[in-house]
Amino acid sequence: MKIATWNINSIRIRIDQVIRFLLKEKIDILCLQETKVTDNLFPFKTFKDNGYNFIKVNGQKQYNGVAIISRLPITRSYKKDFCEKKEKRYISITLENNIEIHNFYFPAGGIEPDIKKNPKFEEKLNFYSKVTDWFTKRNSKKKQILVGDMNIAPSENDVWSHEKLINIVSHTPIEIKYFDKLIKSFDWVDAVRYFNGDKKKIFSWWSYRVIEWKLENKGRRLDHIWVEKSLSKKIQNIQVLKKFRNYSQPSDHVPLILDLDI
DNA sequence: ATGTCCTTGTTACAAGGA
Repeated sequence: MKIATWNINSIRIRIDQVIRFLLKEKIDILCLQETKVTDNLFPFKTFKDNGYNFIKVNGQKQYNGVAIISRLPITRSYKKDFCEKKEKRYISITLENNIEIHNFYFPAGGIEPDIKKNPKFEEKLNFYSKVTDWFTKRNSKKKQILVGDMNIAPSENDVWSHEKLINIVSHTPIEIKYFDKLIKSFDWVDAVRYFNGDKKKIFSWWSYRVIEWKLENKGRRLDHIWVEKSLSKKIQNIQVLKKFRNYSQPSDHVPLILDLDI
């Protein structure tokens, strides 16, 4: 079973790229973030015409928005507004094999890493706390997978320069503390690191502002795939498809694929 | 460090977010 996650930065502008990706990589389930579209305008038909008949969306105008596109039947889906700010940042599904997939778009957090000066940074930490509390209290019998744009690059090899980014939102010590609390809130395994080890640099996002993004390679690993520990031995492959950053009109994030032996 | 890209509102750009 192949599960992918991709911050698409507008589904409508990149729908052709997404369809090509789904068919070429034979994806079963795709979790999208930053769809930037209300549910009534979501391109359901294009996905259905290509064999993806099961779609769950939680979108809004202009900002945020998440969706799950599936070739396999969905038995249940669930949305939650963790910070009660009417922001569409989460949707989950359950499959017939009783696997539950959580799709998140965590807040970016603004520029200034100071909760007193920057309400967006406060919201980001708050959102992490709310999700942590939720998983701590939750008692589900389903097999769990969590994916999405978490907007935090937790370790040194998740950023191009640990020293230069230590005070930059996405890699600050306080954020990493919240990230660690969340991963400890349940039996989570960071599947990308589990599969690749800790030593190599892995990035999933390169800023649009760096024109020579490939040459400079100033990337960060903001997109994540976590699996419940009991699923970790079922991981057959993990891919971070850097080539998608090279195509014309790219998203600033590339897709990640988890291949599970299920 | 703020060079780009995307959306919206209003009608060729500016604002806001990332």
